[in-house]
Amino acid sequence: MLREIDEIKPIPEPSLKRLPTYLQLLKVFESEGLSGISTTSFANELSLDPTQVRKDLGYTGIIGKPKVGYDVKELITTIESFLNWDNNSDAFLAGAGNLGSALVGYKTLKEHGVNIVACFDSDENKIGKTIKGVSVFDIKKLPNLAKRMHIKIGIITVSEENAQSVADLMINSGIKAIWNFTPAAIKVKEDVIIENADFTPSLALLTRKIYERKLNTIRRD
Amino acid sequence: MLREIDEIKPIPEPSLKRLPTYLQLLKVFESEGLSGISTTSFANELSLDPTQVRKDLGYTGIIGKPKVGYDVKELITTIESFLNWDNNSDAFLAGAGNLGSALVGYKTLKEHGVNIVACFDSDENKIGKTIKGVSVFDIKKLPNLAKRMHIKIGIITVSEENAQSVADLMINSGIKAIWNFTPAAIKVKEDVIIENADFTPSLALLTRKIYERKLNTIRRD
DNA sequence: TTTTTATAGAGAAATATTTCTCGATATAAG
DNA sequence: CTTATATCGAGAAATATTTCTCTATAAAAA
Repeated sequence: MLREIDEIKPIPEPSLKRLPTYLQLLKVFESEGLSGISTTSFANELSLDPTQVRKDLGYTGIIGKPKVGYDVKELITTIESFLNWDNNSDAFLAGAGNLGSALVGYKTLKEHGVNIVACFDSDENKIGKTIKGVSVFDIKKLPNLAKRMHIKIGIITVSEENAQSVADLMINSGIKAIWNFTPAAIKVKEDVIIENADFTPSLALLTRKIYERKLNTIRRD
Repeated sequence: MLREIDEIKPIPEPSLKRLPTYLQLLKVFESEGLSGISTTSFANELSLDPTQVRKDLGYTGIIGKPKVGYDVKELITTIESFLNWDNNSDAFLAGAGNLGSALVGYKTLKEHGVNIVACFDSDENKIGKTIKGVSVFDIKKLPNLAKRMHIKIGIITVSEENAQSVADLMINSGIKAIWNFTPAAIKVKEDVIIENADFTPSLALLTRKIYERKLNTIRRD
């Protein structure tokens, strides 16, 4: 059994990042009543190379049939299970602003295994209130509650300046994985997982693409 | 002059995405009064390879000095100019929910060249109100206003189901670049720039990393 | 039943990205 | 003034990712 794990090729990060897109499309197809899908249709819908889609799906272990493709329902459960989106974990969120509220409100998050059970803030006006049924506590209470509830996932939507200190607080409270929505480069020990969800890299891509488009237009003249 | 443009190597997407992180660190250093920085210190702070940082910075055209490194202020302006973050463009935002409100509130966005001048929604309760001083209009008014104001950038924070139709509405109103915060794979004509800022790929990375960590722990036993 | 066709999946080739190596140079130390 | 050292930047090597090519196969058509 262990040998099998050794033999499995680790999925490349770009492939992993494409899986949610496939999943989204699969759910659309499922709602339209389609039972099968080929990588050709994936590729047409998403402007990707069919071989790339096949390689990506291959990492999840799914097997397709020549001439037919993949079973939509089977593919959905395979991807969800590969991403561990079929297992729920409780999470704490620090920073009860608009972005934090948005995350608490997304049913998608809960459906994908991340269940925000409490929010934390240092703002007196927010402490004691609830966001979509989730209580907002004083950030000082985070360590105690995290330990008592064995919370392993922390979400950071505070300001950039406070990101590192909130992360340290979380890690000292037993949290092992941090989802960071600030542009700050949070430093953590090796045994803590950190994933950055800040959108400034995406903004860089957007503004640079616009700029390059303009340069090309000028060159063509 | 044109030959120069031809000779410039286009920046790889991974490099482009790292630039905002460098910028964030540079601003911290600037606020601490540091005037110079080497790629070695970058690499230490961000756990990256110094050569990688040098290559990344090289694409912006900046020149460093051996033994010294780069001038902090010069590097900041060079990166900002490379990303076109020193030029402002007006943008429309569709979907005045929590995420939309968060974006309107981020001064970072305005500082990085994207100035949200109006919001749009179909919800009667939101239309006519303001978010941080920005008015919320009926989505039906978007085409007219976008044409009159020559808006080229559209931000989509509506629900996944409405993303495509809102995008179509924007494109038909003259908008040339779309920043999509939904998981939907929006289809656009070739001449429209689309950049996806949805965080489900990041969530996939987070949950998969947690899952793999667990697998490794089991294997070590 | 045989032929045609679409598509999976494996492996090879091509391309992109990261990491390594080394010569050049600016500053600091001796 | 000479030597030592840190670091840049260019090019080479290594690695990762994408794309191409081909064979096998399942279903549909003839």
